[in-house]
Amino acid sequence: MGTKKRAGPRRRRLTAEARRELIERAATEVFAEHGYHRASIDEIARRSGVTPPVVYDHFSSKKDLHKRLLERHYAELGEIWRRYFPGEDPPEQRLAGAIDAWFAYVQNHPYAWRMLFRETSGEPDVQAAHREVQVRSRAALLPLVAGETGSENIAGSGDAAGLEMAWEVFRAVLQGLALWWYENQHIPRDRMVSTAMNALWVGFERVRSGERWEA
Amino acid sequence: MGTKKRAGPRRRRLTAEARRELIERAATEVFAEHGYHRASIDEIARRSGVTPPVVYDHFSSKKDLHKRLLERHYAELGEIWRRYFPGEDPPEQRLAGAIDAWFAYVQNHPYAWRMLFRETSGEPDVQAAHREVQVRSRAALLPLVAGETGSENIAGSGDAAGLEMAWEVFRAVLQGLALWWYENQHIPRDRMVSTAMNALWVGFERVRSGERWEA
DNA sequence: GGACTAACCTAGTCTCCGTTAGGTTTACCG
DNA sequence: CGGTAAACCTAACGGAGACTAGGTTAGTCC
Repeated sequence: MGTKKRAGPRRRRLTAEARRELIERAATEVFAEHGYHRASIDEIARRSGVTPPVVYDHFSSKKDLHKRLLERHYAELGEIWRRYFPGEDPPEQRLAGAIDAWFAYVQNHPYAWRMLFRETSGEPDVQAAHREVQVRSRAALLPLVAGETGSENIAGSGDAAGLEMAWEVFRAVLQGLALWWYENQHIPRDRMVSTAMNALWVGFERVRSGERWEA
Repeated sequence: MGTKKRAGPRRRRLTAEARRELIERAATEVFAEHGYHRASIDEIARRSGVTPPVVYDHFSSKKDLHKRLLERHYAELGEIWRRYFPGEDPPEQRLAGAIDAWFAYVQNHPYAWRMLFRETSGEPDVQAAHREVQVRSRAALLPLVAGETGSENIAGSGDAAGLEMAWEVFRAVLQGLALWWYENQHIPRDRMVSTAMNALWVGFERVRSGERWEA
């Protein structure tokens, strides 16, 4: 009853690129907040200022959208390490610097990293994409941080499995602390960095110098 | 066309208790494999040898079923620590013993622990249940392992936040290694224990003795 | 200022899945 | 044996949400 077509919402018409960026931002939020399954195209569209079909003008499916975001944000995180870890300073300082930059990213991109870490979706395709991108990051970053940090020794001699396990410890600690920090945002960043360094560097250094735990 | 009612599948009729146990086992598997959302009542029922409505004779909803399993399996894991950690031996040995028992559980219950660790479902109720039960475990176990292991020092002096962070490192490392181990089952358990001990004990001990990382 | 492209919309379809209503059969107990 | 409780079934509902068909309007370019 009343006005037939459109109550005149005066939609702003954007370029495809600009709208696409809005959709990606909104989708990152929604995926981070609700996880893959509960993230609805409807909500993503609403937060982008459009209706659902518009999303499909830019992405062929929900999975496709998700996958693109995964790759985008993993690349950003990888970039952090590539930019802040290499250098001439002693490894201890470079590691601390990289970890600080990493926590800074976590602080400034409250959605991007949560979308990557908070979920292991049951959707086979999504899980596969997740894994693939994780393996790629590991392959790219492992040679960067191993060797110099002594992380190759934590899990036995430097065989492939040992390296992967050391990487896993690294990853788990940083990811775990980041998730905890999100729930405890009053903690200053430098304390997070100290904690990570105490767990990862001080301990590893001792192991690195040859000490092992023996049954 | 043909036989009207039932091609005679000869269903075995069980007691409510026995059927309930079958359903819980099957549900644990399915939740572990697919995560909460993709776990369908249909599949759970099929693996329990019944049809979907029977599940509702035992559990009021999918959420209810999931919640019961969460509590059951968290209790089992907590029991491990309560049984294997306390004692008269030096803390180093007791910690190693408990970690070994923990990995043994992981090895022998390939579904239960994955159901707990592999997921952070978007479903608000489920997430809330997850969190509640995690907080309860932490409250129960933290006083058990803190203090003796020196874990209170990794994250600064023994304030509440520091304790929680140390706990988080513990949890993250054990959980991360368990998930990695699941994908690399050829690694013997004692090597997993050594790795965990090298990461958690050797390093912590040094921090415990007063050493800290300083910017 | 007319025409054309493409950004955007309305209105639906279709499938999956949790859940329920209500009947049927098995086991057990007297 | 019968009667009864409860274990189990068939059949269907209802809602949610991914995705699509096809039209409408806003910018843009001669």
